Amino acid sequence: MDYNFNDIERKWQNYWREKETYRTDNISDKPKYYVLDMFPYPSGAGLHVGHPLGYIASDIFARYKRLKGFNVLHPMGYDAYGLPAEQYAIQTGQHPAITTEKNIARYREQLDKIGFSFDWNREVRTCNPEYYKWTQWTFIQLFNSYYCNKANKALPISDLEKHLSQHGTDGLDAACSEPLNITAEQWNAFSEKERQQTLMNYRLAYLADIPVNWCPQLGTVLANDEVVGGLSVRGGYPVERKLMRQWSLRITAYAQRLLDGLELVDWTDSLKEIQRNWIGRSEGASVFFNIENSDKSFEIFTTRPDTIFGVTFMVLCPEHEMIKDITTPEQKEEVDKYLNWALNRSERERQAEVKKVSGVFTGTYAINPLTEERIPVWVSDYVLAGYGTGAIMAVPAHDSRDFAFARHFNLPIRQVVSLEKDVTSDPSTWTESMDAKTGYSVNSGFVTGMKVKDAMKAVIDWLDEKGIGTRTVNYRLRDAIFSRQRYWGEPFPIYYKDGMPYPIPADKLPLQLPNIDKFLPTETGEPPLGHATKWAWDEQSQTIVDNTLINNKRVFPLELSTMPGFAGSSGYYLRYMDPHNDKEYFSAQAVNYWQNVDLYVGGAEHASGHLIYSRFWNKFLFDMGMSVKEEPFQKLINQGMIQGRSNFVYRANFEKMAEYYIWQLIKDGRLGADFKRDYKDGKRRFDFYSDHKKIIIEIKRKESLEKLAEVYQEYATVKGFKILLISINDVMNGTDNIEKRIKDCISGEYTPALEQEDDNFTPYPLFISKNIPGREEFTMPIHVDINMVNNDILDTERFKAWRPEFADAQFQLEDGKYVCGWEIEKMSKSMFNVQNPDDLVEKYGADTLRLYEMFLGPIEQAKPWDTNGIEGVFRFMRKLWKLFHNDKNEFCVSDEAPTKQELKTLHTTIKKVTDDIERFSLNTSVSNFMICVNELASCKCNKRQILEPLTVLIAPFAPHIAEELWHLLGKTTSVTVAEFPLCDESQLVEDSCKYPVSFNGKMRFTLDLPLSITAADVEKIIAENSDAQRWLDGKTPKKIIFVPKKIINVVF
RNA sequence: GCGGAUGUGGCGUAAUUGGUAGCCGCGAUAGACUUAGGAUCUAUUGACGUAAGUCGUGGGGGUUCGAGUCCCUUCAUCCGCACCA
Repeated sequence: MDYNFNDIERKWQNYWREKETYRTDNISDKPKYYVLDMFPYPSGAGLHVGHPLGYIASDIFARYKRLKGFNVLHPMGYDAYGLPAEQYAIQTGQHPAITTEKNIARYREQLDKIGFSFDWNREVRTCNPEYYKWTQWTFIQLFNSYYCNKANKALPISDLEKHLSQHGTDGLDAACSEPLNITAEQWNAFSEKERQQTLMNYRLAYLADIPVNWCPQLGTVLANDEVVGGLSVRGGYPVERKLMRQWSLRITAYAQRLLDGLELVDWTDSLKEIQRNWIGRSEGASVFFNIENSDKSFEIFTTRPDTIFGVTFMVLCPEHEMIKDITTPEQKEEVDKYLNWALNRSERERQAEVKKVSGVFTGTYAINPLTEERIPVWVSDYVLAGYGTGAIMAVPAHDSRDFAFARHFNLPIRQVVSLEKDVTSDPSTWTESMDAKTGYSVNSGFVTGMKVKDAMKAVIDWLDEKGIGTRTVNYRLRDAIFSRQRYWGEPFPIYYKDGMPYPIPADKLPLQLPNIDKFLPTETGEPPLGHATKWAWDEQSQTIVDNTLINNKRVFPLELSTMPGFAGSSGYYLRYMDPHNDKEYFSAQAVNYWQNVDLYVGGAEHASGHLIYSRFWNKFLFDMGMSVKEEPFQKLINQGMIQGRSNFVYRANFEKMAEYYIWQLIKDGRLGADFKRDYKDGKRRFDFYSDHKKIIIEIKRKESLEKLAEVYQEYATVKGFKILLISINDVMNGTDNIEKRIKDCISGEYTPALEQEDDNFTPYPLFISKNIPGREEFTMPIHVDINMVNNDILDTERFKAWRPEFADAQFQLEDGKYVCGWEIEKMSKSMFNVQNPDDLVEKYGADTLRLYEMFLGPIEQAKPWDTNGIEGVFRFMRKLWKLFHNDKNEFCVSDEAPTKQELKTLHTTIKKVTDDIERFSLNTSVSNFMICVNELASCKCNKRQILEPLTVLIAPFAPHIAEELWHLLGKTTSVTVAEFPLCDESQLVEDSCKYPVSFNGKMRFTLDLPLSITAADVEKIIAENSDAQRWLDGKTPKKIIFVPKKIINVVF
C-alpha cells in the first residue's frame, strides 16, 4: 500500500507521547484558549462512532488554535461515578471500581487510536479521592453558606448567625425553605440544636424532609432531570413521590442569575430556551384569601391578578396542610376518601391521567378580597404541591384547567377579559376558556375597561396597598436533591451529632469511600454504605473509626448516602486548570490565566442537568471569589447524534408467500373467474373466493389441511360452494399442477378438495431480496449485522455462519445479489448497527475516520452513519499522499516556483478552510480540501511552496499524515507547532469574471468580461451579443441590471 | 397544547451579505487498463424531453430586476416542555 496509515499513525502517536507534544503549561505569553469536551461516562460498551464526533471537532479546533499561536488547554477525563457500574456490581459482584477502571482503560485505548491532542497529564476522574476531595470541599462550603438576596450572592453562614443574634430575622432577606420570624432574643436563647435547625432553613446545602422522586427498583431518589414521564431516565423504572429527609442544594436561590447569565453566553437559542423553560420564571402576585368565619387565610400565587374578579372557586393541592383545618364535618368523609386516593397515586399514574378531572369540595368558603364574595374551596390534584403555594384562585373563564374543572363540577364561569372593549359573551356557550393575556378587562370593578397588562398592575398595586398581596416571581426550578441511596458516589463529609449534620474539617478531606462487598441496601433499609463497618467519625482524633465505637459523645455515625452523578461533573472544568494541586481546588494563578471554557462541546441531553448544575456550581464559586467568570462555558456547541443505519433481511412466511403466488395466478380473472381475497363468513375466513363461480380456495400447511378437510368440505357442501384446499408445500414445489386444479374447478370439472401429493417439503429459513415483487406481502424484516453487509449487499455466507438457525438459509436473489433494506435508527447493539471506531481505524486509519466524521454534515445536526461514504474520504487521503510521491511511492517534491493557478488554488483553500473552521463548518472544510487536492492533482503539482502550507492547513484535521509529510518535507519540529498559513488575498485577484447573464431572472449563458467593465459597457455588449439577441427575440431590454462581480440581468 | 429546530437529487450534503441551485462525496451507468476486480483512471448522472427547451429547493401566496435565502400562510418530521396557576 502506498499510503501506509497504520505505520504512520502508530509512529507519530508514539512520537507525540514521548515528546509530550500536547502538554500545556499554565504560564505562557501566548493568549489562552480553553477547549473542553463533556467528559464521558466510561460505559462497558466502549465508544461507538457517535462518541468521538464532538471530540474530533473540538480537537480540530484546539489544534487550529495552537497553530494560530494560542496556548490551548484541551484536557480529558472521566465522569467515573454512576449507576450503571453499580447496577453491574449488584448483578455480578464485581466491585464498581474494578469495572470502572477496566472501562476507562478501554476508552483510553480507543481514544488514543484517534489521535486526539489531549493533555493527559491533566486527566481527572471523579471517583479519584484527589479529585473528589474538592467535590466534598465545595459541598462543605455550600453547607456553610447562605444566599443573601440583598447582596445577591452567597455569604458565609457565620454572617447569618451574627445577624440573627443581633436582629433576629428582622431585615433579613435570604433564600430559605420557609420564611421564619425570630427575634434576636429568641435566637440567643436557642439551644445548639435549635440553632442548627434554624440555620438549615438557609444553608445552600441543606437537609430537609422534602417530597422526592423515589425509585424503588434503583433503591434511590432521583433529581427532577433524572425522571421523565414518571420513569427513571436510567433503566426506565417507575418513580414515586415520597417525603424523605434528603440533602438538597438551594439552586433556586440562583434562579434569576441562572436566567440572566444566559444573555452572556454564546449558546444556541434552542439550548437557552430549554434552560429558560427549566428555570420557568413567571411573574405574578401572591394574594391572601381569608377563610369565611375564621381567622385563617391562605396564600395563592397567580400570574393573572387582573382576573381576580373572575374567581369562582379556590383549589388546594391534596398535600396542602390547611385542608384538615378547614374541611367541614359534613365533608370530612368525602375529603378523606379523596385524599387517600390522590395522595397514594404514583407520579406516573397521575401524569398519565392528567386529562381526568377529579376533586372534592371542603365545605368551606373563602372571601374574595376584592369583591367580598364567598367562594367555595375545593381540593384537586391538578394543583401541584411543588409549585407556588400549592393553592390557586380558579378563574375558569380564563384558564383551561380551571375551565375543565368548573365544567366537570358545574361551577360558575364568569368572563372578566374580552378581546374587544365592553363586548362580552355568555361563558356557558364557550367550548374552551380564553387564556390569552390580551384584550380588556370586563365585569371587573375598578379595572374594567383597562388593558390586561394595566389591569394586572392596578390589581397588584391595590392588593399591595391593602397588605393582602404582593408582586411575586415564581420559578419552576426546584432545589436539586443531592442525596443518593447508593454506593458508587462521593461520600458526604458529614457526621451526625444529636441528629444534626456537622461537616468534618476541610483539612481532613478527602473522606474516602469505604470498601464494601454488598452493594444493596441493608436489611434495615439503609443505603449500601450501611454495610461499611468502619464508618464513624471520632470528633476528637478527627479520624474514621469502627462503627462499634459510636457512642454519640465522641464518636458519631457518618452520613450513609452518597452524592449524585452531577456532583463530580459540576466543577471539573476548573480542576483541569490545576489538576495536581493538593492545597486548593485550583490556584488563583491558574484560574486567572485560564478564566473559563472558551469552547465547550457536548450532547444536548445535558441541557437541563449538567449545564444548569455546572453553572450554579460556578456561580457559587464565583461568589466565593474563586472562579473568575460568572459563566463557565462561553461558547457551547451541541454535536448532533450519529444515528445508526440498520440493515434488514426479509424472512419469508411460507403461508403468505403461497397465498401471494396463488393470487398472482388467479387475480384479475386470469383463470377465467373473478376472485376476491380474504372472504369472511361469520367466524370463518378463506383466502380466496369467487362469487361468480362459487369457489373457495384455502391455503394452509398440509397437516392443518388434513385435519380440517372434512370440516371445510362440510361447510362448502352446505353453502353450495366448491372448495379447493391447497397445501403450502405444493405451492412451494411449483404451481403447474395447482393451476390445473383451479382451472378444472372453474370449468366445472370434478376436483377433489384436497389432493394427496407425495412431497417432502420441510420449511427452511428463506430470505427474499428487497426488490423481488411481492416481498412486502410475505416477508418479515429482521435486523442483520451491518458488518456483513456491504453497500446493502448481504454477504450470504457470513450470514449463514452468523447464527446456527440460519446455517441452511436459502436466498431469493436479484441479479445474483441479495439486496438488504435499510432504515435510520438509534445506534444500538440490539439493532446490530453499531459502528465501532477501532474497526474503522484499523481499516482506513484515524485520519480518514476523523475527516469522514466531519464530512458527514454540520456538527450540530443529527445524521445517520453511512459506512459507504468513508471510501471517498479514504481515496482523498491517498490522493493527498500521491501529491507528495511519484509512481514508485518515493517522496518527490519540487522546488520549482508555483504557477499563478496553483497559488490561487492554495490561497482559495486557505481562505475557505480558515473561515469554515472559525464558524465550525467542518464538513465544508473537508470538501474544500478535496477540491484543492483534486485541482492540484489534475495539474500534477508537487511544488513545495504549495504543499508545505497545505500540510499545515490540513494538520488539525489529519494530524498523522500531516506530521509524516511535514517531516518528509525536511522539518525537524512537529507540525503541531507550525504556523497556520495566511491567505494572500493578492493571489485571488482576477482581472476578469465569468458573468452569468440572466433574462428576466433566468440564467441563460455566461460571458467572460473584464472586471473594469461599466454598466454602459454591458449594455453595449448585450446589444451586440448574438446569444443575447436570440433571447431578446427582437425586443429591446427595458433595463439591464449589472452587479459587478456578480451578475447581469436583462429585463425585457 | 406550548416552545425550538429542520424540510434541497436515489443517499449524506453545498450555496457567508437575496445574484449561475445541486459544490464535495456516496451510489448508479458507460468505457479504458486488466486473468480478475469490491483496485485505478475517464466520461455521464435533478426530473421530463430525440432536441431546442420546460420544470424544479415540502405545498400555496407575496415582496423583488432576481428568492433555497426575506415576508405571510399551510403541511410534515424531529427535539424539548407539558396540569407550572
